Amino acid sequence: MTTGFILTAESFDKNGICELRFYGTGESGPFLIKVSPHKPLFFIKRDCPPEYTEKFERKALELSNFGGNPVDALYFNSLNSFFNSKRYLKDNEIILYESDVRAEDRYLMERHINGSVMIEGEFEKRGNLSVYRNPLIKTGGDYRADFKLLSLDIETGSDGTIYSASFHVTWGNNEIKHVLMRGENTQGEADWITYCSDEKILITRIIEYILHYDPDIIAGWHVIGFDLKFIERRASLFGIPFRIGRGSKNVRINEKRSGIFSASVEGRLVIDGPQTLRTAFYKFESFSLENVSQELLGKGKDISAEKDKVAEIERRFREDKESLAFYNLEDSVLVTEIFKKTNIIDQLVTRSLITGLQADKVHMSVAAFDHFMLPLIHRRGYVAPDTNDIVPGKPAAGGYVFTSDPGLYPHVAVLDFKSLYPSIIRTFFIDPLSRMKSSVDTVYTPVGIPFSSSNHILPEFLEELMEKRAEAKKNNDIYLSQAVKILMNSFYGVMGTTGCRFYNPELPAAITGTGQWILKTASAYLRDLGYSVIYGDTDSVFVSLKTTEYNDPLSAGNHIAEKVNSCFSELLSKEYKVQSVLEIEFEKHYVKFFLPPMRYTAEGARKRYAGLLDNGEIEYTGLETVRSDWTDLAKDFQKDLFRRFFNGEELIEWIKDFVLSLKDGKYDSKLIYRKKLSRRASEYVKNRPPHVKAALMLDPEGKKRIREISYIMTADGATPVELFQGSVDYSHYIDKQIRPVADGVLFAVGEDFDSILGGRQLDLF
DNA sequence: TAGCTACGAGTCTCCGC
DNA sequence: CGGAGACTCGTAG
Repeated sequence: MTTGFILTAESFDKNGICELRFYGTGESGPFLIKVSPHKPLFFIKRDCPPEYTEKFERKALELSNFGGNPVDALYFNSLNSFFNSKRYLKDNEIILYESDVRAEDRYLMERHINGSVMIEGEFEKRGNLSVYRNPLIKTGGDYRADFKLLSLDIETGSDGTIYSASFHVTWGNNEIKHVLMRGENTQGEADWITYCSDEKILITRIIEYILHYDPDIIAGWHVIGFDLKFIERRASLFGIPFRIGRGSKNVRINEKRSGIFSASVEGRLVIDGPQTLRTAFYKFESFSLENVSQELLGKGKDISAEKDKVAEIERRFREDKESLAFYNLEDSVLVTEIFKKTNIIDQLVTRSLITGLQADKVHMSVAAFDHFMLPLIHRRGYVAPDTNDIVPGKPAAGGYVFTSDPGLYPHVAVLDFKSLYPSIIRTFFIDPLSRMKSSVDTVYTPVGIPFSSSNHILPEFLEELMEKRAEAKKNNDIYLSQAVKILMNSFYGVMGTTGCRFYNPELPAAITGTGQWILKTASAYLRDLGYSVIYGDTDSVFVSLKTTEYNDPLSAGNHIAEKVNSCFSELLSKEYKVQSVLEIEFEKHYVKFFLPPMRYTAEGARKRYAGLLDNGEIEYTGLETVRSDWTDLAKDFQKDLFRRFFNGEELIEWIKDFVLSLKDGKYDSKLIYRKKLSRRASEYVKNRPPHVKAALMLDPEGKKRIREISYIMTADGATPVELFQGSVDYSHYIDKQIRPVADGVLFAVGEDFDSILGGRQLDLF
């Protein structure tokens, strides 16, 4: 018996028989679990005749579809006959159930295996690999393996060939650094470099070395979309099979969406740095390796300027291969260090253990929902539809956002409902099953949608998760706590997307409708208590404290939270016959709170505010300062402006001086706009915003995939920084970056930007 | 190999004058 | 030339 962690899962036909393969690594090193023969299945209504002659076994089960019609399961010997039958039946307009659940996923979910496994059975050694055939397997609990990580990076020439490849392999306390370099050794005896006389040999060695190191995880920066894809293309040119997995299959690379790649390598996870950091909610100004290294590690690369990079690599390849090798290796090492620093692998493993999905898929919310819900809903006698058969319904409303008069408020307490949507789901028993069974032990949500208080699955799963999260917080396990939070918050979303087989717009409508009711009820209650509620968004209320409470805002905030909590307990038990698990919490206290007006009306804006904390720090929400598409000029101006404003300092003269300095060129380094392009520049057909115009100056055809553009406003309009020659359009910056930010605050002191600058802006020029 | 809605702001384009 | 509305991006939650 041994315990391990599953890295990859797949299914395929071998000699006409379906086989499942699970690769992983654990206590006894890497393993492969083969399950064969396996019978893939889907469900079909009992009254559908067996019209098709493909071989299958039909079994009547105690199961029905969501409409209550009994269903039979059809079992197939091979994936081939499974898919042929599926196609045939669908062509004949027969409705299938769960025919889009992958065999290997179903196998794991039905056994409640989440990431880790306990394996019992005979095995054969194939090199390093223990191969089990049809072992007994069950959940491995929270077992986490130690992984061998190989960080890979290649350098390529402008002729489209590979110059070198670097490996940084780490496991336990061990590490190996190695570079494969094309060409002859002319520089002495660096033992970490292996020279390969031509590209074909280089590629062969790359593959040999990966197989030799036998990593569990292959990592890199754009490692799939660039490195692996590049090697694959060159390998196929030389007729070398690109086989770096633990089995005999070639690497498969898919571009899921433009720029988003996935790679399947048998038995190894391929983890791309930027892609994974993004899905783990890391934010960087740029996701370049240089920038992320600088921000996380405080160090960058040997050749950092993008412009010189190509030429410098060419030069080193010609003249100084050892320094090219050094540069190449550095990138691999940086990636390993970034992975270690962020603990990103740990986070993925934690999310894998929570969701049951393989570590490279943990961000897929719909799949995570399927993984826990399908087996449990089967146990309650139901099978779920195919995702393709879902028909869209009325879109549900979202959160409630309210605001009041713009301006400056002293002593504001911020209160938040903790995990509002999950607690609503628990309080009112909201899930697909309880909606179907709503005639049994009915409870009504405040928006009138009924659910069953005795037939449900999601509420108790959420209860478990919330307990797990509390436990994780107690143990300072931030990754577990975060993983649970992410999962809990995804449930509301998946029930509202037609990409999910459990889609039912009544469910999100009940959740958000109840959320809106809760927020409105809470504000009304607080107003009855004599408080004024200035602002609120979805799950929060901003309460203006009473003057008597100014000396102890903390107690006041906690007191308010208690009052609201007991208010809901009583109200929900009396009016709705449910036990409230809602919990509002005193979150923080702003000494000063500023609500800006909307640009063209006197109304307070939503989702935009600034607040001064006890410790003197100012928090900005939604304002220009936190937006990546405003210039540093505007952001720095706004931060100084608010600091002065909150501290009661002089504003008018300071602003005038600021504008003069701007025109004097004092802030010329802060004038760059940065914006993403969601498409190729030529694909903006309806209109042409400035950032697209700038992109077209770099690429007049607009055919290139420019994902982000930096530009400066000049006499010629938006000009890419690459083409910038001087001639800044200062009046643009005064008008469009300084004025709106200034006016956002100045109205509160009865002034406006144009008048303090002496009439119309343009008169100054 | 598909989580959600609400919101603000700037700019462009179109339309009527 | 000004206003309305569409388009686009980035953000809050």
